[in-house]
Amino acid sequence: MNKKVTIKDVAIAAGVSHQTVSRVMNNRPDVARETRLRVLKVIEQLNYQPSAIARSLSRRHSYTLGVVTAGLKYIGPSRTLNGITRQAEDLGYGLILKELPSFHTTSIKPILDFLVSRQVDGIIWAVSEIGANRDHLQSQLNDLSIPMIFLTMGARDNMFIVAVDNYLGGRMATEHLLEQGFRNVAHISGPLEWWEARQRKTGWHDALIEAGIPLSEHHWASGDWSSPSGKAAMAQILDNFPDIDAVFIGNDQMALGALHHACKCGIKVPDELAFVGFDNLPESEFFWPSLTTVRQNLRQLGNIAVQELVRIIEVNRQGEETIEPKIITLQPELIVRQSSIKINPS
Amino acid sequence: MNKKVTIKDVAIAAGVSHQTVSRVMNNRPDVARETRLRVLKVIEQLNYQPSAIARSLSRRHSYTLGVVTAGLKYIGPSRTLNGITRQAEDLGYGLILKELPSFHTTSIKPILDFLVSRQVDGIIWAVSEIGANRDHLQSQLNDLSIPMIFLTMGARDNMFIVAVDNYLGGRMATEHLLEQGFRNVAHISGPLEWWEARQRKTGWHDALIEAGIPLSEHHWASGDWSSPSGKAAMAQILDNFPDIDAVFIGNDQMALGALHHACKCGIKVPDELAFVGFDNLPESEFFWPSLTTVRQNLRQLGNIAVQELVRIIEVNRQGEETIEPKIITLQPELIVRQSSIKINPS
DNA sequence: ATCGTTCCCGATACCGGTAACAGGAACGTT
DNA sequence: AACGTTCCTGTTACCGGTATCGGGAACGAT
Repeated sequence: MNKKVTIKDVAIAAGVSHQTVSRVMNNRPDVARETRLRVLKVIEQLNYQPSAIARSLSRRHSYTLGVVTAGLKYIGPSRTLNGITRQAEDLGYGLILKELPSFHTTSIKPILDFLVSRQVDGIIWAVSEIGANRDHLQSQLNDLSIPMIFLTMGARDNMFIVAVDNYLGGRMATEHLLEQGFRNVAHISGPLEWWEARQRKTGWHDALIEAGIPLSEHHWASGDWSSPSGKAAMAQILDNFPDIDAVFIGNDQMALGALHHACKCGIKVPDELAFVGFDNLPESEFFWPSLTTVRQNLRQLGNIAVQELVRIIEVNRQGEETIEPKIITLQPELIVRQSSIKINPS
Repeated sequence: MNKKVTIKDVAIAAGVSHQTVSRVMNNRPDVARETRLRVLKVIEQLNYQPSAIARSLSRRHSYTLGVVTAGLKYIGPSRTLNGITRQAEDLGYGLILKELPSFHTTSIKPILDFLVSRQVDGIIWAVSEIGANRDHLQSQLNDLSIPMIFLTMGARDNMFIVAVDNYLGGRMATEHLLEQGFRNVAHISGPLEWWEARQRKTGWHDALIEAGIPLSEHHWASGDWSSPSGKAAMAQILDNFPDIDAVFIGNDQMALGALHHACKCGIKVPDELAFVGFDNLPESEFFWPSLTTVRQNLRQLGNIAVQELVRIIEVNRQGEETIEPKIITLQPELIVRQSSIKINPS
């Protein structure tokens, strides 16, 4: 019963052609002041809202971005998405959201086709680099006519990338422990197919090597990011590495599991065993003891991705100049809390 | 350089009219077997992908849902969104995502206009009911020509609603504590402008009343869902309610803050003070002690919202029959862990 | 008076699909 | 032979906007 008001309805009601209404809607200068006012009044009265769909079809762009994410139930992806939605809103762009069924999904083409068929002006690939999930992508990439920007992955040619420096994060965490006087610093990593897990582990590794501290395979174990896996990894390391006095853990959730285990074993934290995590969960400040961790500003990551993508889109739209692919790296930040502060320096 | 392939390109290449191509794309029966195969081959060769935009314009629907959310950085909204994306994917619907700048946003109209102008077939309002943010909505609702479904709010006429029974959750938590032999059960609520906070508190209240336990204003305090606020509320209650032996807390984050405080005060959990939280954060199993909590299946909430909405859409599309607005209520689930198990029953 | 500008505005074609109609070919029926 | 069906296909008109072109009116300049 409530038919949508179209541009023609407005045109008729205002006694002008629909083209003139279009001109008014787009703030074109070539409309007489009086006519413009009349049309605006009718638009107001009829509560006319132009169809973005029709516009997208007719213009060559839709002012919409495609966002591909995965694992939304985890804090990282949803924080990133939060940053993306905010910035897109600010810049006047809409978002079409796709969530991959799993982190390892390799059937990328249907997703890209879906987004392209909806005329998105650009795509943000907000899925971490895991295993070979980037290779499948790159092969599809060539015949993509719209810009695409990638989050959280290592450097690669001809790609726009925005990522937090996870390697640096790993170094910061480890160096902090060394500065506190701990020597036997173990590591619990995430799954090593994850780029982030590898980076953090390498940061830990290099920091120790530079400090001249010998390392062995017994000094680390890997988990799957979850608390139970952190607990298991902690148990394993305690068995193999009796001299351990500190541990840098790939994320806060695993750190929590590890803390839990230490607590159960009656190990005093941080006196006997110091902890540093990664991610800065809102909860980690209230772990017992409160957890030192590395904060990555994922909202900012999302913000910057949108800013860059929109910049590329709008430059492309202007003229012939193209923007060179580049990598933007964000710095993480160490947040020192009780779990890593040596109370009685030896 | 890489012009999109259109239906006409396919038509010319296959030597048929574009209408025939359209028929093939839509699996219409009235195409000769041989012609169909020829067209399909050309489609394959040219990698033709129909424009969803043009389709939406021409058909009356877009196979796209609008999702309005808020507070994506929190676990609840992102879990819900997770359920929504999954189910939408399964049913072949796309999603346009809008995040409100704050939970209290009252300027609803631009959001609705935005979604309607993009021809969404329906809208999921995945924002909790807070303060008066529903009233503003309802006034806009009348002249909305597409179906809309609401999450997490109290019963109201003429609205499709899907919500977890938060009142029941509050009762379950409290009754569990009573069964364990605790009598002096306090409560820390979320902000009472939140429907969920009120429901949980009322559940607590009613369970105690029914058990014949007297209540006073000193037996509860409210926080803002955050851990620091939980800590502060815990301190306040401990001051005012010395006999306290258990506490039901409106969410796990506040429970963590409260636990932290209790731990600091040297209070033994659960012997001297038992805890029950709400939400079942993945971390809560690894709190110290592990936290008894009420689980709400928010992914399922999202799933059901999409299922219902799509059902409404497709029935509307069929014919004249309309679906009566209704409320779907999901049951929460109590997860018992150590923080509420009385070790030495008195 | 003629011409060139500038200012407005409308007619028309188009974006890339779908819907509705019409019509030709092949076939069976009377 | 004439007719009705069925099957298949193309033509045309939309969906709701924008881009392009062209032209009338008003004005100043020559």
